[in-house]
Amino acid sequence: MNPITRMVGHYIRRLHQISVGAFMSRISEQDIDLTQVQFAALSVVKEFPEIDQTSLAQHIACDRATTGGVIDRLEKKGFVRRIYQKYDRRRNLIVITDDGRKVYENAIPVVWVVQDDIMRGLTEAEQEELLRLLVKATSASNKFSRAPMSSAALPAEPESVGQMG
Amino acid sequence: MNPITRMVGHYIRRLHQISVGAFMSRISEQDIDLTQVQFAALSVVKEFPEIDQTSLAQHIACDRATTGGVIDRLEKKGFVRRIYQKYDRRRNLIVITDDGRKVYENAIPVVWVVQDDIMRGLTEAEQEELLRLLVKATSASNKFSRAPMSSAALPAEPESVGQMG
DNA sequence: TCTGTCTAGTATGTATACATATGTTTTGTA
DNA sequence: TACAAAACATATGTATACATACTAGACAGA
Repeated sequence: MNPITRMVGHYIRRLHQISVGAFMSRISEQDIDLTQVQFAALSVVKEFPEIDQTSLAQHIACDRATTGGVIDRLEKKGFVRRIYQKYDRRRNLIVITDDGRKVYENAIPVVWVVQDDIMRGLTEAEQEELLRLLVKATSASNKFSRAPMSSAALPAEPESVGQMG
Repeated sequence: MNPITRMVGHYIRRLHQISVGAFMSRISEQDIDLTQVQFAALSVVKEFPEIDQTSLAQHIACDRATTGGVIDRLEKKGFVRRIYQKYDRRRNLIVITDDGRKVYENAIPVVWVVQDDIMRGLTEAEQEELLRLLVKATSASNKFSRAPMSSAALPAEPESVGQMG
């Protein structure tokens, strides 16, 4: 047997591919033009109006360069707007548009279908356990990531995080 | 709390980032020039001499276009070679070079350090359980991925897969 | 005020990851 | 044998993801 079949990183990569694939598949079914990361960005922008790009980057756990690109694409689609400040001209503040709000609301149900797609092979107890272990592992290894999630964006009580519904 | 903190896809993406980051960090410490996917490709090429690109793609669970790029970079580094056939001119057969064999052997210990980096926040029992659930979930959801892993590349007995050592 | 430092955003380059399309070659079938 | 279908690799375009370097701006202390 090939050693890669014993590497946890290999299965993490696989599950990530599956997760992204399931999201694109389900979101396309609803004729929504959004990626997983764009949805995450939209949800943060909606929750924190006039957030700057660096803070947004920390919330969605991307670096600043990547986040800039994500915002570029969301702005081009008309889902967010950049507001250029006068008192601090380094900062762009990001706000969600009406179209952005609509597409976000439409996407929410899809997210929970995808959640089920990804973990459908597991029992309910296993699904909860997988999510718990993912949260625990990501919290513990956060420092290893080159774009660590900010503590503000981390769930206050990891052990309480679970599937919706 | 932001809804993304309840999305399993978000944590899968995070753990993938952490996994890739840990690999790059540990492999750089040893002055080895290899990515996680390149290591996986190398291990398959070593195990299956003269494999063609499409079969390799299935083993490492990438599509053909991505795999072509991975091989390009491995070939540029001198770790693999493409052999152009006469009896079937569509196919390139890939073989590992002596340099590739060396770098692969040197990288193996790193893999197990990374394994520990990724899951160090978990107890031993939790680590085994996470790996078991990852294998089970990926096996079940395989069809959702746009680059499904071939059944040949899947572990024969998923429940027996565990951490080395 | 001047200067060094820090911060925010962007530009560039590399590496997955995949859709789609293209071209070549092989194979299967009429 | 002729032609359709399938297979294989590649080309192009898009989207994360990050390192590195750069510009512009803010800010704190001399």
